[in-house]
Amino acid sequence: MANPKILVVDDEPNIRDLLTSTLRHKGFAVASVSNGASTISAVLAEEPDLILLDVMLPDMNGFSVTQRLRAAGYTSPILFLTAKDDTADKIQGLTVGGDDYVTKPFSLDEIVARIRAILRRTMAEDEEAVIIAGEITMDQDTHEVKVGDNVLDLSPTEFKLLRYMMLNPNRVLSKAQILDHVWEYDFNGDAGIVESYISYLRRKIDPIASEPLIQTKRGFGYMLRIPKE
Amino acid sequence: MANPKILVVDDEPNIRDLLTSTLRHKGFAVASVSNGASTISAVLAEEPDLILLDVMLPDMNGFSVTQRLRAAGYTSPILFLTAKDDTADKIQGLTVGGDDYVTKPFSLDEIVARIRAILRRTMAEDEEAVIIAGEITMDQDTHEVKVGDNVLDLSPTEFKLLRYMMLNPNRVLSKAQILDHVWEYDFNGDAGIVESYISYLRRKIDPIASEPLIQTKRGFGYMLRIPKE
DNA sequence: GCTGACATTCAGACTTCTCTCAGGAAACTG
DNA sequence: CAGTTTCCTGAGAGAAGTCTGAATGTCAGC
Repeated sequence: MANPKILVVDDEPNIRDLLTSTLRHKGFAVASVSNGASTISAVLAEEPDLILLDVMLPDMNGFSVTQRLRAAGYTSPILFLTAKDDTADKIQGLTVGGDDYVTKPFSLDEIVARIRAILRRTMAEDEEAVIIAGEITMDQDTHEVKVGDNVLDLSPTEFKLLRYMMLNPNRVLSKAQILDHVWEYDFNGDAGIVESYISYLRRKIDPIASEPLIQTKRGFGYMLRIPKE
Repeated sequence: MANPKILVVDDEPNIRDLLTSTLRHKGFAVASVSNGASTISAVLAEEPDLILLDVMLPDMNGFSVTQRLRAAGYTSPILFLTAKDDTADKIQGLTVGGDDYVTKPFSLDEIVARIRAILRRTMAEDEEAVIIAGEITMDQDTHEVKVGDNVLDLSPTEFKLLRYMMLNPNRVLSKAQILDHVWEYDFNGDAGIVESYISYLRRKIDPIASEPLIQTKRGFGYMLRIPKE
């Protein structure tokens, strides 16, 4: 399918718009609603390929919503958004089959990656879990990252940062952009941390790569330079 | 048969929907009812290949239901759902032929595995009871697990954990995912238990295997690494 | 009831990661 | 070229994740 249809359900307008616009930008067809009642009707009308569902809604919780949807015969996967302190058992009963959940706060890239992963599995498309950018290869299933033939050992944050850059090669990314995509949306530290992590990445990549791949665009940000073949 | 037909019978909507959607997702054709009376008519109408039957129903117990079905000439297997404190003999009287029972609470993977096992036997499909992942071999019928030529002696939980990992090789599985699939649906202990069981498995597998097969992906989870041949 | 196998929790030791800070290097600006 | 801004990177404190063994609970079978 060219444009998977996604229904975003969240009552907080900020979060909802953030998700909606991000996903549209990534090539998904997005509809959004703010409560449980309209979710039911929207699902029946639109038949989305995936629902991004906040568990805490004003009118009913994600559990009842899911129940009703499943009862109505809706089988596509649901990605739940839950608070970090929701106990596991509350969520467990919810998730079945291809379902999954992400805890708030999340980073945008995390959400997109999870959605892609779920759709890749459930829609049995031959879309690949591997991202390739020049001599760098990243397998999102195994989390294996290679530069040429050398395997890179990355920490979780390093992994997410590199993924973001690999998905946007040959484009200058500002520190603010990077912060928005790689770190959780309520992270309120300073942008210096991006510099630190760029530094960590370079330290691991440069000794292996044939040339420095991460370029500094002074005053603007950083760019992963992938020579076109 | 491509899509075995399953009838889910449970009066608790949560459990019923959980089962229904999980099984649909696994490729079964599912119908569901909530009491004994409608079970009889549904079975006659639908002729399911297997019935998933809660023993405790509001209007009549599983015993009468089974009796009537068998009297009406229905011969396909029934998988009973019973509470853990139901005495074994009470249930054994019920089961005949390919029948089996599972105690509540169960894990979703357990149910699916049992259903597959029963159907494999009764429908004489050539679906395989043996899972192979690299040098590990798991026979789900005999519960025999081998690494190379060495037989592994695993506890039930170890067995289920290894099965889940073997069904998802070369993919990082988060502790939450593992908890969801391997432990019972109402288990609300902490994720530390996953670490413990990973540790047990490694202790049994590693001395035999040619290389460590269970890898830790710090911050993400665990992965069963099966080198592609 | 005793025993042994299994499941679960917990605590301690340990490793690794995250983030901040600060000094120095590098790059711009006039 | 001197001042200013921006960037780089090492050091380190604290947080988080991991592993393991020991203690406790539970259950089935003898």
